[in-house]
Amino acid sequence: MSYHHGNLRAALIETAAQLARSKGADGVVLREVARQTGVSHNAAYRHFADREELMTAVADQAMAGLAAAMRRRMSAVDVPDPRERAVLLLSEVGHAYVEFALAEPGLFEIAFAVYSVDPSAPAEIEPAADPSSTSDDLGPYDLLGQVLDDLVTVGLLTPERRDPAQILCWSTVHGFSVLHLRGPLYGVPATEREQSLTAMLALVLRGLVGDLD
Amino acid sequence: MSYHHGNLRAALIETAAQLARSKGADGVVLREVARQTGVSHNAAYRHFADREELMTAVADQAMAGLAAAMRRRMSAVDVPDPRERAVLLLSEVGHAYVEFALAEPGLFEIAFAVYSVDPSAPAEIEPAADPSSTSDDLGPYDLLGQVLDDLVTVGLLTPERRDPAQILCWSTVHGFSVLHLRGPLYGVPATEREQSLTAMLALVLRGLVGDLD
DNA sequence: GCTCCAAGTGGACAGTGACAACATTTGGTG
DNA sequence: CACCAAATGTTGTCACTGTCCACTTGGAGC
Repeated sequence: MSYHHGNLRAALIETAAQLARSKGADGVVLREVARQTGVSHNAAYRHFADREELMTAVADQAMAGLAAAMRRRMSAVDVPDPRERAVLLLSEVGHAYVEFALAEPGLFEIAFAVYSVDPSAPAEIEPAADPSSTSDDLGPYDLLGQVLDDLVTVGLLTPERRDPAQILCWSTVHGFSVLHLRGPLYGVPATEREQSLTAMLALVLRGLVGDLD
Repeated sequence: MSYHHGNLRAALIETAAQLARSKGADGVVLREVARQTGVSHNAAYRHFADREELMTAVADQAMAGLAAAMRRRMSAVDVPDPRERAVLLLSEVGHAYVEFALAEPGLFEIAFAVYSVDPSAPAEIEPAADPSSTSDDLGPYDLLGQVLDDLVTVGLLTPERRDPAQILCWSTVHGFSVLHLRGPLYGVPATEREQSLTAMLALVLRGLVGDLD
């Protein structure tokens, strides 16, 4: 383990992620990443075409982390009644999303900083349709989709409202996160923020399934 | 007008804004701004402490532009019935917000890129309480607040739901914009996006005022 | 007419992403 | 077991950036 690192690339991604957590997306500097990995600058160019490609790798990992956080809170839901369960799951998904975003602002930022850096390259999102795992490595969007499907199955959500609901839910929690992270709602204390979120999600639910059913 | 420019600062802000429109926030490079303004690099340091301060100035202008776009569409609403009018205003505000964000991605980005660049400096938002103008130079947030107040006055929105409604509305349109600008919804064509937005806002409205009243 | 000071200039420095040429290791083949 | 080619890291370099410094310019007020 002298000249050849063994598993650079993975080590670089890890260092970059750590740097992102502490200094934000702009703090991920190629030379600093190499430095902290104990390797000379330019070493990264053997594993990534350019900085952008490193960022994309970190973004993938961050997105997986977000999905994992959501799955964690979803699996903690233990309610027998299907309808009550579906509603609770939606709330948990939303809370998990915002919680992750505010707990890991750097990773959250990178996770979404990848798309459309240039007006070219639409950067397709692939559902990672690996048949090896049953329901792991599903993206955050897919997890939300599952919950909404449950709501439809259970009869609380009209089928024609399902797709708009998905856009609404995602936009809501994402916007809420961004506005608190890098927007005018920046300094809002955690307790107040939590109340806002709960109240907001209640309104969303009301829009989806109508008044308390 | 040879050595002394006359009104640099304003000229610099204008050039920076133009650069932001064409190349995004990261494209606003101090030296390039100076170059395009026909002035030597470093000239900007007589008017701005650092790059950050220039960006803030551009951000203020961008925020004003966003508010102006919203006001423009609001004033185009010409409906006598107060309730119908209030509902329509809310929809127009939302559409204007998203429309501006997607038409001027660079300015929109800068407008929100100012907050919390460092973990310090909470960057208070000031309502610009200049008593000179009646309702101009109100921020986007205040305009939304007015519309929601109208909804309460008209009896469509419960007073205790007003504040959560404001958070919800803002988060919704902001998240929608960001997800389409720099998120997984990037490549979505305009017509489809417009449909999504309309459907989403309908759900929001349903959450706020209940079923069609 | 002279002086002073704000406004603009030119040079320098450290830090960055990217490229090219060179060095070292490793694994596969004879 | 020897050897070589490809993979992996390194050193050197370039253009560019933000920011600091000392210097110059020119107009406003005495």
